[in-house]
Amino acid sequence: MVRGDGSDAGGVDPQQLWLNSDRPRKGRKPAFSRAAITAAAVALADAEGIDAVTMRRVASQVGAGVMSLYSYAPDKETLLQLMVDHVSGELSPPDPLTGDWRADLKAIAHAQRALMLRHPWLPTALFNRRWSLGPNTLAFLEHALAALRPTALDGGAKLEVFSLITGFAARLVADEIAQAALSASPERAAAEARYLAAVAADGHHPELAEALSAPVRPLTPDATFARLLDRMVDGLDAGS
Amino acid sequence: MVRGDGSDAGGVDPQQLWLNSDRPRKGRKPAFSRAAITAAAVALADAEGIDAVTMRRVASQVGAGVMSLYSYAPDKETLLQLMVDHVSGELSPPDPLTGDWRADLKAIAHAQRALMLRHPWLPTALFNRRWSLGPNTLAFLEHALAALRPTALDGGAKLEVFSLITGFAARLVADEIAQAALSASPERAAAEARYLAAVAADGHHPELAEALSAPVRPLTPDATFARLLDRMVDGLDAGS
DNA sequence: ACTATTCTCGTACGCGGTACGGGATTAGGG
DNA sequence: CCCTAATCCCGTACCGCGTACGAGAATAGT
Repeated sequence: MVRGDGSDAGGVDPQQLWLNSDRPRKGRKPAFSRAAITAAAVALADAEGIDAVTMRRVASQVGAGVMSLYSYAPDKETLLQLMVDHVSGELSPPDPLTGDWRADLKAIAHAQRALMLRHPWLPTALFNRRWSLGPNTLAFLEHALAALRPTALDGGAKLEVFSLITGFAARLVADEIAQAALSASPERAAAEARYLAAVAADGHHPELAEALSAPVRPLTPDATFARLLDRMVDGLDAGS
Repeated sequence: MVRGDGSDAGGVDPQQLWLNSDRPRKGRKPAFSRAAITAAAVALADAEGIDAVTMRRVASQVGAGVMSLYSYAPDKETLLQLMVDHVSGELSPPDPLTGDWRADLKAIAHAQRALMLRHPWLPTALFNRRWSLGPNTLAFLEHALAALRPTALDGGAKLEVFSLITGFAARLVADEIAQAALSASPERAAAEARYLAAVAADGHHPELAEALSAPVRPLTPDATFARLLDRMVDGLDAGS
């Protein structure tokens, strides 16, 4: 299991994983397909959350035996990587570039946000595992690099900016989803509010008390995202 | 299990979790302590990665029976939240504020980065679960809010900035750790390089090819972090 | 001493990923 | 046209996980 903290050394050879589409000449014909299995896993994650994606449930969803999945992906971690690349296909074709790299970068971030809202498990999945750079991910990365062409950034810096934007979108969407989940459960929201009120009243957290005493702003998540994204991209602009 | 994508509605009442330190008057004396159990879990995660933190291994580490842990934390998810708050205690006392909120914010981010490098499982843990705002986390949040006092930001915006900075640090450190893990395994690094070279040579990814053709920059992760942090904080400055 | 309360922890259950290996299906070579 | 090698299908089984249950031990108030 890959743990995202880099403490693993395992993994699958990317070439083996992404560049091997030539059919073997002998042997039984496959009854399923990698794409169908991946799509089933994505549908399951969308409908019931990422924890619902178990080898058994995916298999039953596609009508296969559990162990048959291992003919298409060497392990579950790989299946998760396939899922990420699969949904990244929804980012193609991207909006055409305008030549204004700030605007283009913001459009990229908004597209990523929309994707993550459609697939709420995506922010977590992106953060946990090492990027696997499948074909769809690579196509979007290529697009992002093209958007950054007008800048004076070198190759490495462009990659960093892309990682930063993706991470930014993932974080904001994760907050957004958590907030929505809290709002959907009045009981939990009330418990949280009670706790924070108790902390604010203990006298040791004056700044927090003040921050919480302000009226709740009526801002939509969209507006918050757009505002912070503007600040962030403007900041990237300030330098080289 | 909390999944970070907000699809859970469960969880523990924060007041119950953090504000209940009064001892019961009757009954057997506890043989262990929440702090000792949490510390053992942290040590395990530091040494062998977050996946090594299982109830059985933590219990054997503290010399307890497995089920005894459940007298101190209602479930594993809660134990992970305790771990996060535990290591956040290392952020206290923070550097005194200078009054220059940009510099103070950067110092906060650097402290968080150092903490995450000491506990490589922390970025993932922070991203996955909903913030639990234990006492140590709250103390640092209070500090961050104080740092932002010179700004004109309202309470909600200050909280957003803190979340953003924390997320930024987590993302950068996660990349940093992944990069280090890759470098530590020449075999995997070579496989990755071969794959990217093959992609760059296919003619469909000219921007990527160019980005990769540039010489590897000799920048340290520290410099990269500092540079991007500067850009980011400057960007926050640009607005209100 | 009795009793209520609290803590300890052995046992057990259900579920997870996946190693193993035998049977089924296919394509090429004689 | 069979034979052989390759490939895929998948039932069974193993081990490890989180944790529900409940019996026994320790403690404090009566």
